[in-house]
Amino acid sequence: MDKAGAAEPKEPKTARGEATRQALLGAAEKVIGRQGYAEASIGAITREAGVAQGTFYIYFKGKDEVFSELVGDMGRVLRRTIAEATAGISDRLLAEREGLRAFLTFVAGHPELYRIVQEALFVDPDAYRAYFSTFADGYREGLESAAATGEIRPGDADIRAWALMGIARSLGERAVVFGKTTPIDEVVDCVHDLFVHGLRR
Amino acid sequence: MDKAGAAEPKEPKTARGEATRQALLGAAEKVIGRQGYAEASIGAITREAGVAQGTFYIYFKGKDEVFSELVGDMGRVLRRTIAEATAGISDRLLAEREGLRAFLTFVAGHPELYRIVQEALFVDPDAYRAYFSTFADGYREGLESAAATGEIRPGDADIRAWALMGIARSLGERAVVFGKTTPIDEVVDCVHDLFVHGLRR
DNA sequence: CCTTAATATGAATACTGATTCACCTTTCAT
DNA sequence: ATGAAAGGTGAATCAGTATTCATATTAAGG
Repeated sequence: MDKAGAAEPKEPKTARGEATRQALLGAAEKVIGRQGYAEASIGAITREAGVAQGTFYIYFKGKDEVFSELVGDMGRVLRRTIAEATAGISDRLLAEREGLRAFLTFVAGHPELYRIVQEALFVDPDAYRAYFSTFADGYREGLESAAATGEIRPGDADIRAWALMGIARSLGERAVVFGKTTPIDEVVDCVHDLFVHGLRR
Repeated sequence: MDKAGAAEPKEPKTARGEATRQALLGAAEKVIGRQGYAEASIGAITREAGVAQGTFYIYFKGKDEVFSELVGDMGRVLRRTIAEATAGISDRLLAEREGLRAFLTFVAGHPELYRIVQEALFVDPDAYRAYFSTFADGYREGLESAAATGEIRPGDADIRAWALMGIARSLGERAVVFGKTTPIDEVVDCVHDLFVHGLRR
């Protein structure tokens, strides 16, 4: 039942192909992250990867497909990073704190991430929604169980999850897009204090 | 010292011209907000406005110029809206609360706003930075003076400003992009509790 | 009525860059 | 050694649309 003429881009069959595919993916991350989706030409990506333009279409159906894959990858990598950083921390508020630290550290090391995920809202809305929904779900579950054990005061877990996620995003952006170089530890401490005590004196 | 051939788009001289310009601006808001910058063709915008394509260039230098103007406008309108909603509230935490309510209400009524501002990061980064820097400055000043009077506990005002801004953004997005229809009052109350007490039981 | 500046029109132009394709090279199982 | 299969090439094609421009219409002041 394959469509007759349209050669579907295949998974690489050999290590050589896999390497090229990865080179392309890495180049796409760099170029799209730097110039944005619209400005990033296939030519620039293949040049960065050191292959010919046509090669791109051996591995990807088009520009939008690499982009989607990039968004998916970033979500997975980031989630793993945060999970590792918080593994084994049973105190919810401390886990939140270390999660934030891991997030900000990761973002500082991958500034392109931020742009690519942001741009997904326009290039691939479904990937964008999946990305944030997944994160929100994780946050919410953590908050729900912490509320169940009485570790934190009661309150709508979903709203709180989005609020906390918003804080992390915003502070990542503050650093990466607005170039504010407050040391991560200082940021984390300030936010942790906010999490724990709120603003009221 | 004018460039010889290039007819600079002029401010309208008559009420008729002003009306057309406004129609174009409104159409651009609608179309760009709906389809995104890249997909929004000048043709679609002029069709929506009920004028010919060429008319567009009487009032704007190009697609990017309307976009920038839109971002600037939205910032001004939103700032005025929030200022009006919080005017005369001296308690900082209550002002924060009403500001959030005004913001969420506004965003719910202007879903295109959200997309346009987001997309500015890619289409017109300077406008994007100006938009958020201005907001952050406002937040920060409020927090600083509240800290000075001892109304809130001490802490880095800039980091807190970005954190609060992030919460508002995120909850706006939760509603507009993710379609979560929790009543605004409920959201506001939940976040206010978070502001005041934090998460610790 | 005229005249003229301001507005409006929409077909023609110009450009950009994604995608295709006919052909070449490398790899490796037999 | 050899012939597919996998991988790679890059010039040519093609589509979409922003922008221009020669021309037409409108609206007031004189």
